[in-house]
Amino acid sequence: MAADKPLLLVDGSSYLFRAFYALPDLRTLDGFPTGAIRGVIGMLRKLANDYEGSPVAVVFDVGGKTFRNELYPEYKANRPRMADDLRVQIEPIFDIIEAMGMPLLRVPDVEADDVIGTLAAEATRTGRRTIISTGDKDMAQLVSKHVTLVNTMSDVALDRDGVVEQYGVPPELIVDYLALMGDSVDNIPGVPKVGPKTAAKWLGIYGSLEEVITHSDEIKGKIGDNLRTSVAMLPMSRKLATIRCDVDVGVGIAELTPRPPDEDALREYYERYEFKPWLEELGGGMSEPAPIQPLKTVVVQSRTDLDELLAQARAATKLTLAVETTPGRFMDSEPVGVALGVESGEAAYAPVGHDYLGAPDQLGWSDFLDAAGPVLEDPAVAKTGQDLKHANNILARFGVELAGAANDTMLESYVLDSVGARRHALEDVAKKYLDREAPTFEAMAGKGAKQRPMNQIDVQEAADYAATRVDLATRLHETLRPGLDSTGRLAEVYDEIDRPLLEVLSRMERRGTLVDAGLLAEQSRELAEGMEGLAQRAFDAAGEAFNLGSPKQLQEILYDKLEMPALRKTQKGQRSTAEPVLQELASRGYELPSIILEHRSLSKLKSTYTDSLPHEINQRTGRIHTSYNQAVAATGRLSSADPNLQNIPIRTAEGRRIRQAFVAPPGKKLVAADYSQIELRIMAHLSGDAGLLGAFESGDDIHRATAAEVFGCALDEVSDDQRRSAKAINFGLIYGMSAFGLGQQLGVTRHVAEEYIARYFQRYPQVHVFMERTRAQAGDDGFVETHFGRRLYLPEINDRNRMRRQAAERAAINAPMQGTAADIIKRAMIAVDAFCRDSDLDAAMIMQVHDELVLEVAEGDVAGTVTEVTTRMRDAADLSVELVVDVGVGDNWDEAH
DNA sequence: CGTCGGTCGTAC
DNA sequence: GACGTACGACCGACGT
Repeated sequence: MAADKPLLLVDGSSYLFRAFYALPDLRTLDGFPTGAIRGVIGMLRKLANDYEGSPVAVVFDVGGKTFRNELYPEYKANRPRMADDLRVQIEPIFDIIEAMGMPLLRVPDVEADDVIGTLAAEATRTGRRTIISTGDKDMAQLVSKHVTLVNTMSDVALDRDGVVEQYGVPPELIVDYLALMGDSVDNIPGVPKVGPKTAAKWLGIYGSLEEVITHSDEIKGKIGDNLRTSVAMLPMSRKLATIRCDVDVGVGIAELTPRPPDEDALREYYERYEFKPWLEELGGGMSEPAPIQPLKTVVVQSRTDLDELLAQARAATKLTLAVETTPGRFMDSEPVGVALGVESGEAAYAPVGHDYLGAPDQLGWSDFLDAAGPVLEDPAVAKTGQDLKHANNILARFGVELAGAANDTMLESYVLDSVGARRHALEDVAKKYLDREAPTFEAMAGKGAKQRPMNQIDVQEAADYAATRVDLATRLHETLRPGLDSTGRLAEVYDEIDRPLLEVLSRMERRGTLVDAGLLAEQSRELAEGMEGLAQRAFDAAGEAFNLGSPKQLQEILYDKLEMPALRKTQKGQRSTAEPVLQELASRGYELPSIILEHRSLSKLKSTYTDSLPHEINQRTGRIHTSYNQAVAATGRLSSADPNLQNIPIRTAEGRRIRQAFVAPPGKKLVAADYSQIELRIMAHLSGDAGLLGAFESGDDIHRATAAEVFGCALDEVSDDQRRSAKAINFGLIYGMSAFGLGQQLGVTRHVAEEYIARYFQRYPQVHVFMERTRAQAGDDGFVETHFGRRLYLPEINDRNRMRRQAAERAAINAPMQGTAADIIKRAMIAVDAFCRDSDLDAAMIMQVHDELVLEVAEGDVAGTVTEVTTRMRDAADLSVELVVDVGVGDNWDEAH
């Protein structure tokens, strides 16, 4: 081996962590994490190329006790355990390095740093240059005429001058510099408040650590005191920071010649971890799943053909299906065809309602149901499909309810990773997990005004579209279900919460809610009248007429024409006219802002609720049928749309009138049951804080109890203002709010808000511990979990952009509480639904609003239902704090509160 | 005339 | 900048 080639030493351990946290959360299609593998191997490929022919060692820590632990038992004692997603990538990295032919060095009981130091020293003795590839600043102490550092990730090289430039001290003073600063990650004590700048300054003045210690009396201020109290520890810290160059590494440089790569092994690894570009370099693409078998599509036009297909499904005990309909809401749309599949690679389409000139013969819908109904209702035949709730909603309108294990690929994708796919439509999920483009309805039928309804689409074209989508659903289930089974408790979340909930929601949606359209119309008239008067007053105050609903025009009136102070900017730099801003302007004595606020509030009620809700009433049923989306909210909550029944006003008296229009039919009552303070109770449970748990046990008003603690007074001495503050703190904590945000909310300075928060955490210390633990856990694992094991992944939790990172941290803190509450009420809904169906009482759930269930109950059955619903909601979770359920009964939703 | 981003406001 | 999760109305710019 030519001695003119430098020795290349790679600090593998330092790159392992950096690659894991710096790179996006890469995964194979079946969910195995590969970010760290790609980062480390990518870097090694580059190094192998740059230093071809050099002797090389890729060095990793093995773990175990080293001489540093003997010197200082606390050394590295603070290290959090390694994230699972990182740990599983280590063996593959070693395997690939072996296959690349690069010498891999792992010396028991010796840290990678010392192995590298020792080998570098050997090279220097024999007159050979050394390149150390590392991301760790500690290595700077090894730099010399013969030794250079390279950071392969950032592409920065450091020679002696580079070290001086970067750290302000030469290599021989790096250990002194590190000793002064200490290292919180390795738990090496330093001088408190001394960072890189101060350490370099002192060493510049006095020349060495020893001299700094000698002259410690000369350094003034708090920092000088810190230095003097730390003096005793500094020699040891220096020893801990010193890399040893004389350990036994078991090999010499002569043995560090790279071997030729094992291309077959590499090909296998690159394929397994889906590193396509590297695989192509080896002269071969991904072997699977490149050749997509053409799908065998059959158009089923006869009863005989359909029966044959159904027999296959019975034999295989499984069936994938999609129901195609005319456009519109699920309560109105008409079935046009059904795609059916049993095994992947084959799918059929049974047209039942294509209606265009020259359409082929088709089975009728009732013929289809006669034949397929028994299989669809057979619990022994498992059903797979994308959005089975929709399929069930259509079928159930015609008396057929799906039975059998429901493998809903939309929900499987959602439970597996609620935020990983862009959304959970088939297109998104197929792209993410199968790398396939699903055919879209728009691509087939056009969009906008030119769009043709499904029943106008050519049968063959529709068959290709629908059958392909069914086939993708079959394949998706085959990929997603093993993912659920192998990831934490996700299979349980799916099987015991979201899957059974699907049919509960389907029943609620189809039953719908009775709304008094006449009452809403009356309210619309009143609102219109009020708005007219306010508009007149606004135009008088402004001196001209303008569109009150246009923020842009309002800005010009307020800030240009009337020259009011612009108190806040919107995200895009516009002068904000949002509610708190107008509120503040109003309090400063301006007339127009308060008129605008009043007008806006009426206009909101009218346009969003009283005008629009009557249009949502279904002509056939006379009721409103919302859709609960089970796969949109990142935390596991449901959402409601078309119309949204989860944001009906309640806070103001005017708004509450809208709830009076949600009524029980004659002979029935509405029963509204809601969890009291469920998220705070979950916070008490998850944190285990004795004070907070005690506050709930005592049954006192929780905000009042918090106020008494934070403001140090008796319960009955708490002022309204103090209670309001405590309530804001309680909610702020759930949302991960900052002192700034709390101050804003309460109209106090950030300083005062900080004081409140500090006192809160003093009184409820375990809450603080819980928050910090959650943050740290999220950083390590990249996800947080609810009490029941539902996961929320947080890809930006270690983002270099502070704003993004902090937003992810707030979501991390909120998700376990919001998500656990969502899990609990979902479990309660399954239990309450079972009661409604099993008992003889006439009761049915009709709405869910996050912590509230609304039921429609026959008057005579109210008492029995209330007892049963309360019990089932309370018992939906077994926490260390009691779940309290408040129940109201009335002829309308407002009364029921 | 339709789409889409921005802003605002409602709920928990 | 700064409080988490949703849905939807309206405006106005922009493209067809």
